[in-house]
Amino acid sequence: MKSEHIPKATIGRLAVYIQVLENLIRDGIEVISSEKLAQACSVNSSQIRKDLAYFGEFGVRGVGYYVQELITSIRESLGINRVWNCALIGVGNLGMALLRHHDFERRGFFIKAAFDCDPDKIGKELEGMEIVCPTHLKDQASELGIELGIITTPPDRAQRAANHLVDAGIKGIVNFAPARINVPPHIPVEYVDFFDHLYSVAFQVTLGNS
Amino acid sequence: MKSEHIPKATIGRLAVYIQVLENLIRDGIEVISSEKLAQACSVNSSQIRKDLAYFGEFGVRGVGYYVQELITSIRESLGINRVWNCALIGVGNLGMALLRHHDFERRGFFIKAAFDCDPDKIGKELEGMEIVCPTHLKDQASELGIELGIITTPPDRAQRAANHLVDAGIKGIVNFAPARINVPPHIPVEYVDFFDHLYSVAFQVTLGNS
DNA sequence: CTAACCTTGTGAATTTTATAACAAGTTAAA
DNA sequence: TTTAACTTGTTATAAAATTCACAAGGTTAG
Repeated sequence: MKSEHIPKATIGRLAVYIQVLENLIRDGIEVISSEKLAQACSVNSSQIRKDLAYFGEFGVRGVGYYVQELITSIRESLGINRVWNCALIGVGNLGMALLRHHDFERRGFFIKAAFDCDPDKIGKELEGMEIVCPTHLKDQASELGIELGIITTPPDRAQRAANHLVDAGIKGIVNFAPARINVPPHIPVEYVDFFDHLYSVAFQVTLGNS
Repeated sequence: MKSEHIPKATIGRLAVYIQVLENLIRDGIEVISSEKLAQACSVNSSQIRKDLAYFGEFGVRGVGYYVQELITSIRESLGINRVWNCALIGVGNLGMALLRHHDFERRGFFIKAAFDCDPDKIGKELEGMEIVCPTHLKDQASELGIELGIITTPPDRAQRAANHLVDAGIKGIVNFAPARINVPPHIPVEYVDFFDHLYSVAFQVTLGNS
């Protein structure tokens, strides 16, 4: 198959496949069929084959998929087989937690600069990084090769943060602030709010009780 | 309309609507049409009306929706117009960050107990809570009225944590660990991994560049 | 009271996504 | 070498979600 439009749901599932495949590696499993992988991911095996078909042919008929190879192929397909430098705006509770969360590096996302407009925070050091005023974003972005922006401001500051990022020529944004933002259409934005998942579980539990 | 099966995507959007509506309240806007709300949420207005129709009739024809009323209606529909008591298992980096993240209470989710099997951590106090061995989960869950479990262990401990939660009669699970878990089918599980969103942005940026 | 105008709620049409089914390729054993 | 047993990649089918289009209900101005 290859290329054409790729459903966002497919991207989400590819992330799941990677997760499960990495755990298989840890268990020493080297080859897996789409059927087995499907069970481990709680999806349909056709789904997996179709998701992968968007990007190429990664399996061997009669055999299955070589786990390590497949991980590499999926990572290449997603464009995460390389380093992405990020800037974080909003060093509050959540921003601080993310800066301390060292999984970012492990997954190839390096937070190279932290910004906040609070004068009390500017100049302070955190995780080996100086907190800087967002007016300097543009300079630092090009200097440090920053491509992605992470917004962790309060909701009423999210748009201003987005404007700074766009102005600095950032290519994509992950917005943890509980507010929608407007940016030019060529800049992808993803919204993260893990309370969505709490709501969903609460809803399902409520439904089950009624 | 009312009831029948409700798409998971609808639940996700309802969470978005609440977010946008709450920001409208802050701006003093009291009434809004599905068309205006749709623009603010970047969705189709029919989508909004249909999503809401699953749960009832909340608008006034010729007028629109009363913002505050609509928020209340959606919260009731989702079952989040009340307090949910939670237990957290795995007091590592991420678990600690969540315990410190006071938005949980603001949104009606109270983490009433924290568990970890590391002897070095057991007995220590954190955010006014004593870290306890997971073997005591069952007792504490019933005692404290805990209904939801939050897993923040390393991936290889996630299943064991899930087993403890199921054994304790928990009704739903939010799993932050990067591993799939198996639980009885009547217990809803939601997986949270904000790297999914980073992957998605990275992918879209990569796609745009090619 | 009437007419012109809005906006919701919803059935029908469309588009998208997921599943099933199978031909084609691979391995292993006889 | 042939056959039986697997498993992928892909086409065809089915299901689901989204968008359209409009009747029904409601509001405002004259």
